[in-house]
Amino acid sequence: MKNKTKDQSTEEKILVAARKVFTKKGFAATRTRDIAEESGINLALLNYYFKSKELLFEAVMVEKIAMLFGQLMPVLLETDLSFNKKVELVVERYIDMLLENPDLPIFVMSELRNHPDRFLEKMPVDVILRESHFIRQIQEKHPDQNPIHYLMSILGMVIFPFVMKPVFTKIGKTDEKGFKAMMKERKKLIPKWVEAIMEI
Amino acid sequence: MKNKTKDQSTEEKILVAARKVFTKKGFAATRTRDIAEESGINLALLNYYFKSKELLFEAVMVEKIAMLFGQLMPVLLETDLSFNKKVELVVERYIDMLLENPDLPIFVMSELRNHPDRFLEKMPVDVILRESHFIRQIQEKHPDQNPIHYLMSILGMVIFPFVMKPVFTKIGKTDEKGFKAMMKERKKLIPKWVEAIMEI
DNA sequence: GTCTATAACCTGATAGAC
DNA sequence: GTCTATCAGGTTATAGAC
Repeated sequence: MKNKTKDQSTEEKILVAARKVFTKKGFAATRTRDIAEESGINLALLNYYFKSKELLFEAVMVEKIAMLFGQLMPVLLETDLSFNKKVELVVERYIDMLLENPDLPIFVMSELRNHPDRFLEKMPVDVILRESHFIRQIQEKHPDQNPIHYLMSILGMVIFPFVMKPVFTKIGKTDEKGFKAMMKERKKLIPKWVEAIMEI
Repeated sequence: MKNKTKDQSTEEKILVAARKVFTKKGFAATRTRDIAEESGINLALLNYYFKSKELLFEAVMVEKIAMLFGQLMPVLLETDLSFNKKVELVVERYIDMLLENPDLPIFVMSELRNHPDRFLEKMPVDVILRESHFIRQIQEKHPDQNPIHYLMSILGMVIFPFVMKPVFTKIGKTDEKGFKAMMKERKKLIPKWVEAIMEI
């Protein structure tokens, strides 16, 4: 774990720190000094390597968006799996990924608000909606219903607990370990629920 | 009640503008000058009436948190309604409220991240979990399951689309009117789905 | 590539006239 | 209560030495 910082190039050190600080505080509340301090490098080097705070942020943001859709896309595009199996896979992978990056959703969504158009083209929403086999499978079962309804519900059940996490953990009701255990339970529960929903 | 803009006191004008700007940009990205401009008042008056940016923000934040729970609490505490009826009511009211305040959830949740402890006590999460009749009704049906699972899923299905709204609307796939229509459909769909989920 | 020093600008807040 | 002018402090970014 120590090598993780020792052997890194300066550029990587800055990126590691920028990921951490930007994700935690958001773009506007982050000072370049915070990132320099966090990474142990000199403030001037940040501009030397990334030109500006904006560009450094953009680099982090692109990564985070890729994480947000990286787990989703392959499964949704897959054509050789049953609908239920895909739901299982999406839920399982997404929860695992979010347990490692709990503040990813709230970070990406709240930054999107302040940089309205800059990052939307990085999101393969069109592809999901128009080309995904997953959406087609939904349409087969519910031809007269907007398929987005089902996708929204699945993602909502998976992602929303992470958005609410600060409320539940800080309030002292559920601790970090309890939250993790709960999300592992949801890996089994959500696919069952989705199956039931699809049969209505 | 007074005329919406003409008869407002200066204090009210500032509050109206502060709600709008803070909600749209978040605390850190908001400049007191933005609020002064938006409300048409002089910058110095902001400090005259609210002492500081922090205190003005706090006033707005308290209001927004109250909105977020105001629709929820009465229904969850109610003891004379069936579980299914309560779900109907919560979904209906919450969607209506969020259609009027689409960026409320992402605002409150993302600001909570930057002001971790200051506002958590304003949220009646304990009351919901420990005293609500709604949670008890869930426990009756699923005594061996954490009742939060079901609450999370209901709220996730309702709230998550609003969190994702910028993605779907800006991408040109769904416009404002289409989104609104979809959320009205969900008022009928979600209660049916929850009913099915509860029977597993 | 890395550092120090500083420029250039912005932001919250207040003093003081009216 | 409201305005203008301005201060004090903080922020990004860069120039220039090493």
